[in-house]
Amino acid sequence: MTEEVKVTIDDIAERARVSKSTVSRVLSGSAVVAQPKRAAVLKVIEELDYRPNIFAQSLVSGRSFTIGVLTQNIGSPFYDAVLVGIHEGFGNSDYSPIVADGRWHLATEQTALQTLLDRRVDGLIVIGGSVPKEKLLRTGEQVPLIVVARHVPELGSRCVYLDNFEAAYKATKYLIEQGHREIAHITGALSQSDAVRRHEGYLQALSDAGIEPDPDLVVEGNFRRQSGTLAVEMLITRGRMFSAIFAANDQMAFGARLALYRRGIRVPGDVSILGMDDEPASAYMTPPLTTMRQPAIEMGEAAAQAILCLLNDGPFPNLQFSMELIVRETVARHI
Amino acid sequence: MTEEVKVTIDDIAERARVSKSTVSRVLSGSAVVAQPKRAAVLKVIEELDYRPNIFAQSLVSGRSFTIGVLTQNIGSPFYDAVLVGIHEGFGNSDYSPIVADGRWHLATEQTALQTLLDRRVDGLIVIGGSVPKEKLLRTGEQVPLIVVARHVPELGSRCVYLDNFEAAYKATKYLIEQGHREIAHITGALSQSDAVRRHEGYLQALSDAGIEPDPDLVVEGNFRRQSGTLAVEMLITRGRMFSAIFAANDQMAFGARLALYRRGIRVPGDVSILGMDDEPASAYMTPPLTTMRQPAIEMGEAAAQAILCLLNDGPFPNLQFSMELIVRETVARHI
DNA sequence: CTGTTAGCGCATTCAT
DNA sequence: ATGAATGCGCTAACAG
Repeated sequence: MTEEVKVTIDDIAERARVSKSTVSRVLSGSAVVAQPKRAAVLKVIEELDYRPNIFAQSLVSGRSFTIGVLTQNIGSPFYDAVLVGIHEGFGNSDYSPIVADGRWHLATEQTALQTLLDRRVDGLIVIGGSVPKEKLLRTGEQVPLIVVARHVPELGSRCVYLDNFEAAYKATKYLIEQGHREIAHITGALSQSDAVRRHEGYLQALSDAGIEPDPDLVVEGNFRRQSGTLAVEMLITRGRMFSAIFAANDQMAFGARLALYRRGIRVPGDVSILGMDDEPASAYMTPPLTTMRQPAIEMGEAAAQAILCLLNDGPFPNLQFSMELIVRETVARHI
Repeated sequence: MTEEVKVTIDDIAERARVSKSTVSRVLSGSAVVAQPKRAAVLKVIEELDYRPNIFAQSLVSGRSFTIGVLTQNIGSPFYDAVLVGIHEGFGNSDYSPIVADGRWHLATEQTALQTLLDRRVDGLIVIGGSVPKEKLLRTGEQVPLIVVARHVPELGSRCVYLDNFEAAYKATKYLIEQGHREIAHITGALSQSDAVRRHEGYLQALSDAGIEPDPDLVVEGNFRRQSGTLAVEMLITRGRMFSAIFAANDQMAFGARLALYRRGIRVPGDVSILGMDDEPASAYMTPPLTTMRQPAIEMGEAAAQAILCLLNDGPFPNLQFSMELIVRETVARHI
C-alpha cells in the first residue's frame, strides 16, 4: 500500500494560480468562471488527477449522496429482486445505495437501521421488515423514506406494495381464462388481512365471470406447506370436483402438489395449481421461484426513483403497483 | 421532513461541563477518563441521543469505514451469492459494503470502480470483471484489494478463485463413486484455460480410479447450450455407450439434457448428467441454479474477512478454495 | 468575476 | 487526567 500523495483543492488552486474558491466553482458549476481561468483549473485537475475529498464535501454540505436500504435477508430471492430494482433505479444518479441486512430479527433490523442513520444517508428505503410502525414514521420525519412491500397507511403514497386483492383476482381470472370453472381456493390464515384480501379477489373474479362461488371449494390454510396438503385432502374428502387450485401462496401450492402426487393425480394434466408469493420464506420453498421477481424488481426501481424525486423535489411517481403474475401451472418438480 | 436539531460534540461537552476533547475520549476510548466525568458524558449523550457526525470523523481520520464491492451484475445468482458471503463476512464489523455494478460492460465497470474510489472506500473487493490487470494492480497499491473469482497471479494470495481442475476432478470422482465407469465429457472451448483445466481434472479422476480414458467419450463444446446438444448427438453417432455425462458447464448440461429428451432417453434413469457452473450466464440458464451458490458464498465471506485482516494487520486467511460440488443429476425440468 | 474569511464536527497534538 | 488549540478539505457568504 504505497502512500499515495493526496492532492487537495489547494494544490489545484496554487498550480492554476487562482484561489480555491475558483476551483470549487468550476468543479460545482455554482458560479460562472472566466474561460481562461476555468481552462487552467481544468488542466491542472487533469494533470494531477485530482479527486475532491468526499468527506469534506459531505461535512460542509451535510449530504452523503448515499441511500440506505434496509432489507430483511440478503440472498432471499424476493428481497434480492427488490435490490436489483433499486440499483437499477439509481442508475447513473450520484447516489449509491448502502444495504444493511435485518436478517429477519427485529433487534438486528433495528441495529441495521441505526447504522444506516448514523451513516447519515440522504434517504432510506425499507423493504418489509418489522420495525414498529411508529418508529418508521418517526424516521420518516428525519429522512426521506420509502417503504417497500409493506403497507403503512400513514405513509400514504410513500409505500410500494402489492395489491393482494388484485393479485388474487388476476390469478383466478387467469385460471378462468384457461377454461377452468371449478376452481378451488386454499386461503391463508384468515386472521391475516393479506389472506382475506386474496380470498376476496378470488371471489370477485369468479363473480365477474358469472361463476357462482362455492364454499365447498374453499379451504382455509395457514400459509404453510402442510396446510396445503391437508387442504387438498379436505377437498377430496368433500367429494366436490375441481380442475384447478388457486393457493394463496407458493408454500401451500407446494403442499397441495404433494397431496395430489400421492393420490396419483397429475399436475397439470388432471388438475392445475396456481400459487402466488410474497413471503420470502415461500420464495425459498419453491426453487423455480420467479413468481414475484419481476414485480419485486419494479417495486425496487420505483422506490429508488421515488427517493430521487423526494431528494430533488421532482414529480413524485405513482407507486401503486399490481402484481404481474408469472404463472406456474405446477409449483415444484421434486416432491 | 422536520428539521431535527443536530446535536454536536460541543453540546455534549457543554452540558456535561467538560471539554469536547474529553467527550471525544470517552467516545473513542483513546484515553482514560475519570469515572465521574465519564459517567456524566455518557449520561448527556444518552439524554440527547447524540450521534457523532461520521463526515467529520472521516474527514479527520481519513477513513470511511466503508468497503467498495465491484460486482458484474446484480441479480445474477453467482455474483449475488458472493455478495451474500461478503455481507456475512462483514457481519458486525464497523464496515459497510457499498456495491457498484459493472453490468458486464468494461466502461461501466471502470466508472463504477472510480465511483467507489472517489467515495474513499477503505478497502475494495472486485468480483470477476474485466478491468485490465494493470489497473487492478495499480488500484491495489492505493487501497487494500481482494479479487474474487478471477485469477491474477501478481496478486498472489489476494485472489479468491475456484480451482477448475479440482472441481472437475471432484465432479468426475462423484460420478465414479455412483458406479459409473463410462463417463462422457463435454468440454468447454479448449482455447480457454478453464475448459482445459476441467478436462484435465476429468482425465485425472478417471486415471486415479483406474479407468482408462477413452477419447471417444470426449466431445469439445464451446460452453454454450447448443454445443451440449450437438455433443450428445455426436456421442450417440459414435455408438460408444455411456451411462453418465459430465458437462463442463451448466449451459451445455442443459443442452445435453435436451438432446437426450428428444431421443427418449431418461435422465437420470438411463443416463446421469452432471454440470458445473462458474459463469453467470449459465447460472441464468438453469433455474435450479444452486451449483455454485455455496462456494460463491464462501468466497465472498473469505474476501470480506481478508479485507478486514488487511485493515487491521490481522492474520491473513487462507484464500485457497476448491469448489464444493452441489450435484445435480438432472439440470432442467422443462426442455 | 474572484479572492478572503469563516466555519462544518471531530480527533489530536500540546501543554498543563 | 484534561482543556485549548490546530487542522482535516471543502463550500459559502462576503467583500471587492
